[in-house]
Formats: sequence, structure tokens, C-alpha cells
Amino acid sequence: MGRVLVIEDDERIGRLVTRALEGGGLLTERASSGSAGLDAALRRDFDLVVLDLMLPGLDGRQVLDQLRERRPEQPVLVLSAVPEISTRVAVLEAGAADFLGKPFAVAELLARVRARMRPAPGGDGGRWLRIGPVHLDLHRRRVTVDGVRVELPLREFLLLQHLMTRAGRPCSRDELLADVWGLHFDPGSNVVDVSVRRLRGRLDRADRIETVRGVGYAYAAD
Amino acid sequence: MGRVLVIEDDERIGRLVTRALEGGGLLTERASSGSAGLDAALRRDFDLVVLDLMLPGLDGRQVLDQLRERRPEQPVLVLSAVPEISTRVAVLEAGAADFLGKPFAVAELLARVRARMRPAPGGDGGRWLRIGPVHLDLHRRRVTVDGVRVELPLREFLLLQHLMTRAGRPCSRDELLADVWGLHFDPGSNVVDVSVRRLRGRLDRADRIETVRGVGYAYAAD
DNA sequence: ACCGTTCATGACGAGGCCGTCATCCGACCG
DNA sequence: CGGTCGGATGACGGCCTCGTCATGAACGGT
Repeated sequence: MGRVLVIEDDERIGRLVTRALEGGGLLTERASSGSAGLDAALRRDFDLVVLDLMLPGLDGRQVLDQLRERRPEQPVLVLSAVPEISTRVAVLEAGAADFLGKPFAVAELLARVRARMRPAPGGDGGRWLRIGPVHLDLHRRRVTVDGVRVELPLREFLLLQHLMTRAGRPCSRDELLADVWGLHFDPGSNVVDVSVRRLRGRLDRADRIETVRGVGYAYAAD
Repeated sequence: MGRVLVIEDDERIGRLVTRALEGGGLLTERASSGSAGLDAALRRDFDLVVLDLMLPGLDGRQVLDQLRERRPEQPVLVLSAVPEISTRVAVLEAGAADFLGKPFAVAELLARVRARMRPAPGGDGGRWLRIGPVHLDLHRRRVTVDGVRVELPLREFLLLQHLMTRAGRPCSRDELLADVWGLHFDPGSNVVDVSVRRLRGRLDRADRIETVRGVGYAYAAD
């Protein structure tokens, strides 16, 4: 479950925000001043920090700068009543992951928070793929089944990757042709079927590819 | 340098956006319809897609859905004149990385685009490798030189990856044999040399592999 | 300038990848 | 139970990959 730190001095808005986030299934923590917030952010791990710009004592901008300095990988979503474009730009350039002006709709805040907490596109959100005994390393293009290495040719690896990332959902031949083969038209042959067969053969007993009649193939979800 | 695809049918806004992004040091490409944009996004690699919601033919929302379906890791920033909060929320929940309402300030757009292209917070673990014009995608095992795809066989890709991650440092043949070939002994042949040659040939003018006499090879640091 | 060492280069060929096709089989329907 | 359609299977072959070797070129020390 995601953990969010809310740094906001205004009691009313603070409540509003934490309520909204908790309603969205997130764990929240609250800090009412810049220094307390910075402290909490440095001491513990949060998936996201929601930071108000106008704060007593240590200013929100200073908190952001400190955070970027001492924990550059920490994503921060900045809230602010300041409407100027220059402020937004400055905050984003300073490293904030997102900016939302006040007044804001809680639904939009929640949606933006969620967007920021999604598995990072290039990050390790994609390096490893594991379902049951089958384990893919996307970087090294390696497969192990029950810890034993299995050599897969390129096409079969891409095919397996596509199916596993969409486990439980059937994938049409067209979809596979487009993503695995890069073909945006039907080559008029059963390449997909043949490749699936070869892949099945190589996975042997670990094979979890199901054929969905009239549609395509699906990897059995966990 | 970052590569951005702008999908926008309005000629004026399209110009405005691409100009702004190029002014910010980004490479842009333009598509004037949903289907053309989707096509380009699927066929080539972009660091970010800027997508207008209102498009002729294939709607922006459909483009987003297709993209999420077929290339879930592709970050998308949605532009829209629709002011409703529900639209923003729906778009973000549908997987867009960001949302910016029209009319917008080009400065803010540029700042948001940059924010989305920053290395992913979770430590992107090295999905992308880029030195000068040569760009590796470790997940997709793809190489582009000046944005143009170059097909590399497995061995040559691994070799290039090893050298680029250690750019500026010479790598001995033993080291390469161990990491790229998995051989912990000398096979008594010049496999490494031959593979380097082939790789050089394929990189052509972009080749930055230097031979370090008596040691091995090194990729020229940036 | 000479010569040994190191690297570059071109050619060869076994093996594997992968697209195609023809045929077989099993599922679903009447 | 027979027909039809979609998928499974086995075989074939072109092409690419990649390890090997022989030879030529470049370097560096004396």
C-alpha cells in the first residue's frame, strides 16, 4: 500500500487531503510545519510527499530544495494557492514531480497522487517479471524456471514477456503481431501459433499459456 | 536528448508546442491525427507523448487507451480544452502521466514535459543508456543512433551494453568474455575482436569504441 | 629500420532462428 | 453423428548469427 506524507499547516485543508487519500486506499502521515515535514521525509520512506508551498517557519520552497538535495529520488507533489505561472515553472524545474493549484478538487488530487505512485515507467517496475516459477529478467533477457536457466530465442522471449505482463487477459493475434513482431497487418500465416508452440515446448512443464478459442492466447494469472 | 511525440490536429497549437519543446532542447515529432499518432508511438520510441484529447477520426481518449494497452510503459501527457474535473480524473486514472488544461502557458508545458522526462524516481535501474547519439533500451533490447533504429544481434548488443555502462574505462578481453559470453576461461580465439569489429561496422559513423592496446577495448566517455 | 607482438579484416561453415506451408486433430454446432 | 472451423503439429528451408581461422596491417621497443 502507498505511503504519503502531507505537509500542510492549514488544519482544514490538511484533513481534507488526508481523508481523500485514505479514502483512496493510501496510508497518510501529516506534518503541520515545514521543519517537521522535512524531518519526517528524511527519516522515513514515503512513496510521495504532498507539500504546501505556504508554510510557517521553514518555507515550502526551502523544504523542496532541501529534499532534492538530501533525497533527490523522493517524488514531491506541490500544492499552492499562488497562481502565477512562474511559480509553477520554478517549482517543477526545482524538481517537483507535479504541481496542483488551490483551490483544487480532491478527486483530481487523488488522481494525480495515484499517477505519481504508479510503478515508474523505466524503473524496476519493469525489470523483473515473475509469475509462479517463471522468472524474467528484462534487462539481461534471461529466463529461469524454478531457478534453472532456460535459453529463449528473441521472438519467444518477447512473446512470453508480452503475455506475462498481461497475465490473465487474452491477447489477440493482431495485438501480438503488432507488439512482438512489429507488424501492423496480418501476414497471412500462423507465425504466432507456431511461436507459441515453440515457446510452450521450451517452457515444458512450467507452461501456463492458455489458448482462448477464437481470440488468441493468454498467460494464466497467478 | 529527449524525444517527444506531439499528437495535435490544430496546426497553430501544434506549431506552438513543438517550437516550445525544441526551444527547450528536445527533439520533437508531430502527428496530426489520432491514428497517425498512435502508429508513430507504437512503431518508434519516444520518451514522452503529448496528446491532445480532441482529435479527428481516432479520438485522443482512444489513442490513450490503445497506448496503455499495447505499450503500458509509455508516458503520456494529455492536453485538453475540456475543463471538467471528471475528465481530468478519468484521463489520469486511465494511465496518463499528466494533464494540462487549455489554454496553457508554454513555459508550464515545457516544465511539465521536463518533469515527466526526468529519470524515474525509483532509481530507474538503468533501463535507458545514452551516450551522445547512441541510445540503448535495455528492456526492449533496442538501439537507436540519432533516433534511427539499428538492429543489433544479441552478442553485439550485450557487448555494447557492457562497454557503454563502463564508458571511459578500458575493459579487458577476459572481462568481456566473462560478462558477455559467460566464459571464465580463454577460448583461445579472437571472438571478442571479431565481435567488436562487427559492432563497429554496424554503428558506422557513431562508433566510439577505442582499442586499448595490450588491454582490450573502451567506449569513449561523453 | 627491423622484428615481434597485437590488432584488423575477410572468409568459411555449423547451427539456430524463424517464417511458411500442408496436414492432422479436437472443439463446437446442428 | 458428421461437418466445419480454428488450432496444433511436423517438416522444410532461407537467412542470420557467431565462433573459428588465416592472413594482412599497425604499433612499439630496440
